[in-house]
Amino acid sequence: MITERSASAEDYLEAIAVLASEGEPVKVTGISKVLGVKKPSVTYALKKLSVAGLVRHQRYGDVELTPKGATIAEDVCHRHQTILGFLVDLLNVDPEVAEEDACRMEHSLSHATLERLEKFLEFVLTCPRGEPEWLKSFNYYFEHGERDEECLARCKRDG
Amino acid sequence: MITERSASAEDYLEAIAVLASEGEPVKVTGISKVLGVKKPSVTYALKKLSVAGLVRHQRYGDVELTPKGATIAEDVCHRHQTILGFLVDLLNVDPEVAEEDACRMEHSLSHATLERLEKFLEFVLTCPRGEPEWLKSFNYYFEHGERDEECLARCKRDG
DNA sequence: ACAATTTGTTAGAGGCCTCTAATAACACGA
DNA sequence: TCGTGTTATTAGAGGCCTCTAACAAATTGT
Repeated sequence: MITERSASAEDYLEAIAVLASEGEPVKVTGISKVLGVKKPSVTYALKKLSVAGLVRHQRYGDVELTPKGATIAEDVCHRHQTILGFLVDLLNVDPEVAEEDACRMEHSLSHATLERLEKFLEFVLTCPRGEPEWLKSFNYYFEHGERDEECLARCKRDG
Repeated sequence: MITERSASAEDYLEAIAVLASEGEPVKVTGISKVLGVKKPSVTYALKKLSVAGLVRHQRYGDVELTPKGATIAEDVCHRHQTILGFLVDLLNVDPEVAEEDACRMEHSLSHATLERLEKFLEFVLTCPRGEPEWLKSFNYYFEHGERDEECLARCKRDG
């Protein structure tokens, strides 16, 4: 794992970052709860992350990210947020489902794709005049299986 | 693995489906090549899939999907294609990168999200008058970091 | 029909990650 | 400071998946 970034390792780093951002010292129990794994699993993971230089942790001590670990954690969080945003704000997926999906997908997105996705989100959602009309039309389309009037009108005009 | 659908299991089923669709009998070597794993790994996987009732295979014989296995394979292929379409046709990600990403993401998408994604793709790409203008504008935005004239004009009109 | 090649299998090891059970260190109130 | 409860660690096992090495079956060409 020296430089390897397994899904599991990324999960731990992300969890530690999230916990750290809450101000309190990060402890094994906290990580265990966030990730839904037993404490010995956390200990095991911390040892590996520690050897890999991504985390600072000694017996019975608090957990800290090294700069290197923090960089990776940020990256993972960023992926997570981007995907979540896409799912919730654009696809209108149920937030709980989206959260779960984001947790899994955050590990399987190339840099290139992430960049594109991010820009896409930005492009759509920061339209100078607010959320574009066609996004509402999409939701109508999803619900009803056909386009609404607005959409058809736009198509005729712009197509 | 009785009913478990690990990423690995899905990969094998998908590979078998793809190979089967080429007409030739599916053999261990073929699967091995497609997935980039050694042959003993394939044998091991086939045994498990066989026990799970997803594949029919006996010593030194050809490989076939059971109806149950075929259903899962189709599902996985469908995910793959949907994600690939999204990445290539909408985000305009490089096809090779998109292919790799699709291979990884196909295992981590909930049904609900897949459905939404699929509809979204359909909504955008089957616009009655062809590919919407704003898709071109997105690519411009990605390249140049700002919106083109067309886009701004549309925003003013529709926003 | 048989040697050579290809193809597939077994055996065994190893990495990753998780778990339970048992133990050890710590922290705090009486 | 001692006992109790909490928190963390070790030890050991097990599942998943891959690999290499060695062997066995099947296929092919002569």
